[in-house]
Amino acid sequence: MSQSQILQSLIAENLVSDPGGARGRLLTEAARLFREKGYERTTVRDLAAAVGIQSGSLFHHFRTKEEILKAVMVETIRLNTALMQAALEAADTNREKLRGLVRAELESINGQTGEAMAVLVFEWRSLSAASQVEVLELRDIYEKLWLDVLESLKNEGALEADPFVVRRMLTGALSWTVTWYKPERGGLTLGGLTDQVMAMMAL
Amino acid sequence: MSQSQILQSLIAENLVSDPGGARGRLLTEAARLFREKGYERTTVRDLAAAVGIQSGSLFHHFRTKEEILKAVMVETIRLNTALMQAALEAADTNREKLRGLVRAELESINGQTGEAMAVLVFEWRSLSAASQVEVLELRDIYEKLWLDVLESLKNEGALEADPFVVRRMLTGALSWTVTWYKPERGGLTLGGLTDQVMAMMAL
Amino acid sequence: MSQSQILQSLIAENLVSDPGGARGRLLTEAARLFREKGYERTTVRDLAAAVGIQSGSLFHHFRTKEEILKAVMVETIRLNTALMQAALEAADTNREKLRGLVRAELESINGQTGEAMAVLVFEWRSLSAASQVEVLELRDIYEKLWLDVLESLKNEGALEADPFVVRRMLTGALSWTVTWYKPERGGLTLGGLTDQVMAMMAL
Amino acid sequence: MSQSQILQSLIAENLVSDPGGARGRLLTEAARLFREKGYERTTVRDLAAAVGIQSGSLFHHFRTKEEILKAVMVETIRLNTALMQAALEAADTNREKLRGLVRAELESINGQTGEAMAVLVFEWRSLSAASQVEVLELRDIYEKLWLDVLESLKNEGALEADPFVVRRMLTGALSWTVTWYKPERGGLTLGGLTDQVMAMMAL
DNA sequence: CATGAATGAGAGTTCATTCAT
DNA sequence: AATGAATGAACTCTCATTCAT
Repeated sequence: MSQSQILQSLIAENLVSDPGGARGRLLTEAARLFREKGYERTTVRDLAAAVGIQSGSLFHHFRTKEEILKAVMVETIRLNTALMQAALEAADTNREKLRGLVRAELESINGQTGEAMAVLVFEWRSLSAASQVEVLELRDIYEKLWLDVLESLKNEGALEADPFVVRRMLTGALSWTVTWYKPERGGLTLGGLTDQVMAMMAL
Repeated sequence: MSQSQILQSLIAENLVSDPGGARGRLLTEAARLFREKGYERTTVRDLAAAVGIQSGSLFHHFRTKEEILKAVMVETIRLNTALMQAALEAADTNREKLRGLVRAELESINGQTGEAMAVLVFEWRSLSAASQVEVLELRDIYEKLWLDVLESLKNEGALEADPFVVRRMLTGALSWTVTWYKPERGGLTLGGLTDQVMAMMAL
Repeated sequence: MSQSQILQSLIAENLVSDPGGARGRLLTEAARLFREKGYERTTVRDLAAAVGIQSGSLFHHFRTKEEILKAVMVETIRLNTALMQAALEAADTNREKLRGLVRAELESINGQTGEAMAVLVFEWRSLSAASQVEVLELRDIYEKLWLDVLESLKNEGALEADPFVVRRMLTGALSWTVTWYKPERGGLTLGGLTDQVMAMMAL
Repeated sequence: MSQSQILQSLIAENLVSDPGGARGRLLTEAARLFREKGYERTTVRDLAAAVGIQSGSLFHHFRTKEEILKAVMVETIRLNTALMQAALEAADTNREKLRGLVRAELESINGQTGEAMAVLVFEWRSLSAASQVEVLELRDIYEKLWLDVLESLKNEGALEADPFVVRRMLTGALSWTVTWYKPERGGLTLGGLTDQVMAMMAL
């Protein structure tokens, strides 16, 4: 399944909003603004202006500004879980599975549709405690995909370090790329970046 | 030189503030609050209360709130540059030098005095463009220490990936530890964590 | 004529809305909400929800929120004028007529259908000046019923104080019962309450 | 003790604010506005403008708008309790004591300084449940003064009705005067009004 | 130096009202 | 009639900053 096919089926199941609809457009713009300026520095007037409505109209769709942040995170994690699963299915060996996950996460963070993943990582603190609990349940599923592959690699002897620690390090390393990786400058493609990550781990 | 000797000499040179003095106490508390709640969510009243003065009095020491953030960052980077240099001097091989840098940076981020390093990394966006330029000059010196070691390792054949990319990945991975590493829980010490990082890189 | 017969004939004359119809149901709910939370604190969404429609649909029945308040007041005063007239007709002496008015007004204010009377008294300030003029004309008729009886009592020597002042005092005293009189608690019935009022006036 | 002496001693004890000070001026203006337009219709900008400051500055003195309402009520009830006590002390017989209370409450409600008493009565619903509990404790003391006198009159045989009910009726009747009594129009003075109330009760 | 009252711009949110469907 | 998305003005409240004392 292609990336857009995955998106279509999630939309059909009402798990993520159609990016063409009013709600979806808002969440896309919100993700962009939250990543660009941070959640705190983004005002509801910014959000409204980005989709061409008045600030009061926002509250027709979301009860609070924080609910928008939560929606961005929930939909992002749903989409990315599906993307990671697709990446896993497309690979045969555990090494290839890890490469697939790294590549997919790099695409999520740096791709044109994927600013939301950076929001999930870097705006976590702005989410209320109550919402964090909700989103954490979804994150656990997502993280499990990674841990299974890393544990298999460890069992194969291809990985020496602790899978849990490795995943945390990769989370930091991969999401941090959003602050410095610019595909247009220099010749480093996302594929090349993926190779670098694997090489760094001697895999 | 011990960590505290390094601090003393930097204080003597007026490069960092004495943590016992008024300015130093404020910067310490500011670093703690900025890391805990984020720069935006920390009010100048919070800052003032943390050192037992009124908010208006803050402005006798710093012209703006942002100047406090900048001062935290500048002093942090000065201190950490010195700490990294000391780590390098204490090591013989390049592999040991890298281990020393990793260990020192983990200590900076997770140690009791080191919350400021996390601020440097995660509150960068809150710094004005003008201040970013200033701080970047200091960061370049700091980063050069890492790149030199990584390049030597690459030349030795111990490292396959690009030193520049590896450093960026390490920045993300190591600073991200602040969000999950808790020394008290579980047996993982900072030394153990350093070992894990080296093992992950097969070094 | 019974209370419900009076209501029926007013409905037939189009002077008050049928409580079973759409308009009547809305006015009943509006009266309840206005009394419970006050006019200002009651939103048009509250009003709409109370009758099971959307807020936008309200404006097919009333042009403004204030028009709803005015309608509540106008219909209330029409109904209560008729109720007072019936009370007067059922009594022989002036003393009995006064008791009948007191009893009827207490029922209006505290009875199950009568929350609107409290709205008339306590939300007066929320009515626009223009509407106040309109409603005042109806109130004058209503008040005249009271003043006639009180003046007769004065002429009989049963009342020492000024009828106008007495009526104002009674307005305050009787409508204030809505804030404290609870028929279920304690043994005080509306009849008993009426007796207390008459006793207080040594009548 | 004169009315102003009572006020002075309450100010000295920090039980009510000095009407000349910043806080006292605000509370005076707040009482006036709350009575005139109602609590809901009075904006914090109205309040600020009335004392010549910006709306933001209000929050230096009070944390919320509701806290202003509560302060108005608390100080009012403290002042009025003292005024009623003085009225009681100045009278010999129970009949004179009741007259004194009626006169004092009428003065409170209609006098130039006394708009706050009307606020206490008519804006009660706008007070949060938590604040209501606090203020109610003070009100109980106040009401006890009335009940003691009314019970004595009942025991003397001068009053037939139930003291509790009579007090509630008087609360409504006396506070309602704020809506219609205008000392300048017509010859009815506060003393005359007091006489009317006593006459109405055949006392 | 420190205070604390004051500022004023702007924040998130509410809500009566409109209007295309 | 009814819907529900949208409006836009107004709301309470926040907060970095100023300044007379």
